[in-house]
Amino acid sequence: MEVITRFPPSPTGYLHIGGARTALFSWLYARKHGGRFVLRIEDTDRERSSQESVQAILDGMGWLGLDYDDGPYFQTQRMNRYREVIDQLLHAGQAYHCYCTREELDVLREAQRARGDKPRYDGRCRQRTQPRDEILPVVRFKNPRDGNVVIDDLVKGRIIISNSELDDLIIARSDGTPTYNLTVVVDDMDMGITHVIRGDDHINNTPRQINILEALCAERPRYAHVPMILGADGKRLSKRHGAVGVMQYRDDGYLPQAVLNYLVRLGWSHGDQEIFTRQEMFDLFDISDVQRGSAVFNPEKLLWLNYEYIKAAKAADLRDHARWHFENAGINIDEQANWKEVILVNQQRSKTLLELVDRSLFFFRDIDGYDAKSVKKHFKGQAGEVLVELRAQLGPLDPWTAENIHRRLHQLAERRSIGLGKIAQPLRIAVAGVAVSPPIDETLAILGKEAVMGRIDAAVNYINTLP
RNA sequence: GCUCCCUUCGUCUAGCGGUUAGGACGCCGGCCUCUCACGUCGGUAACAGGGGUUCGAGUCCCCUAGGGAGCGCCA
Repeated sequence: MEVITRFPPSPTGYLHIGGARTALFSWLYARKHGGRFVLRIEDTDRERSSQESVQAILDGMGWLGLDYDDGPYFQTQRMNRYREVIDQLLHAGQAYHCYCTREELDVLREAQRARGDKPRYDGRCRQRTQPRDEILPVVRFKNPRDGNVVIDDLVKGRIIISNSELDDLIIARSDGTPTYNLTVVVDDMDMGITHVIRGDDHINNTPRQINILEALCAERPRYAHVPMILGADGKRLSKRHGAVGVMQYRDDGYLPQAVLNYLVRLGWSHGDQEIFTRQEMFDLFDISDVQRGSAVFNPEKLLWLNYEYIKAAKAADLRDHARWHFENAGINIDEQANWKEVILVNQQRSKTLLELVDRSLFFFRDIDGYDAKSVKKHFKGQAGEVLVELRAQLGPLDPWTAENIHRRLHQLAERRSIGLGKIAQPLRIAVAGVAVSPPIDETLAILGKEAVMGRIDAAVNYINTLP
């Protein structure tokens, strides 16, 4: 049997970290089993759905590389089909019109709550034979009154819910449009979904959906309810916990593979392994190994993973991922002759692409001033003299290599009987503008002699203006 | 309130009846050092509580507590 999984977001916002994880699990499960992954847009809530959100979700999935084999389907385009199924249930006597008003239902619910009961519809319209004038009816599914629904959930294990806990849910609104629990069932059935992998907030819906499925004589899929992702405060992850939109991580300089890796390890593990290639995810992931309890989202670990991926990346890949970040900083990375050296020397010290760009900037363009604190600390004492002498030493240097530069720096330190820091730091500020850069010899080598000479001159001039 | 789900270091987790309860992130400290980093060595820290079952329980069962979700003409 071919495995078919699906991801059914409703387009009411961007792709959320939590949604991305269930999408990832569904996608992995399909890929692992050589099956298909279906994307279905649940846009029946016209009020809150938008085309921008559809695009945002597509963008998020695209960035993460979660490719789908089928779809995207749109529920709004399947209205006739839902109508057909509703009519079928009606004709078979498995659904009925309900003329209760919202007010009546409110009263019922209130009374039930007051009694300490779970609010649920009492089925009073099941027997009704005459329509009520002036009232457009909804359609309710005739849920079985006795027995249990048994779910053998792939992550939670066996779950048993008594039908007496359920009620006759609305499957069509008074305007005729279908509701969620109906559309999901029809879609999953029509699309041949074999494995429903979704958040465990849907567990309560599952028995209802199974009952509808059975009324339709459809085969039921396997279910896997994965736990929610929580914020640091233990509450369901939401906007107030910070960045929860997948694309925000792209903007913040994260690599998609790092985000994917973080997400797959959240609630799932394979022994002590932390880093998983895409192929390893396919090979090793198993939905039944997913943790039963919810997991807290930990941005620090994601950052660490991002760093690991940046360190291990090929320079050219880093350049491609960072290209638009460089553009945002006003740099066209493709025009930089020394782009590769710059990336190589900075990638091991950058936790994000943003940091990589930031650390690379002074290699690609002139510095626009000196960091005040650094100046105060290092542009003092003999700094000016040292730079002048250094310039004289480096001027004739040939070839201009890190090794040669290194040698000259040490010779100078020895001659003046000062620590290397007394030379490296002023020099670093002279060429980088700040007291932070890769090793000074490599920095100079990559920068090139001409730029270094110019920046030392500028620094010397600047120091001379100091009081 | 009712129903369902969940519970190992701060966090992600390993563990599938016998372990000094392991790894990772973070944090702290040593080493390295021209800055920032890297690296490396070490440290900190957990079986929610209580009953059973068993020679033996983090592992199996029950109860309690705590947390989460659902109870819409939202999805």
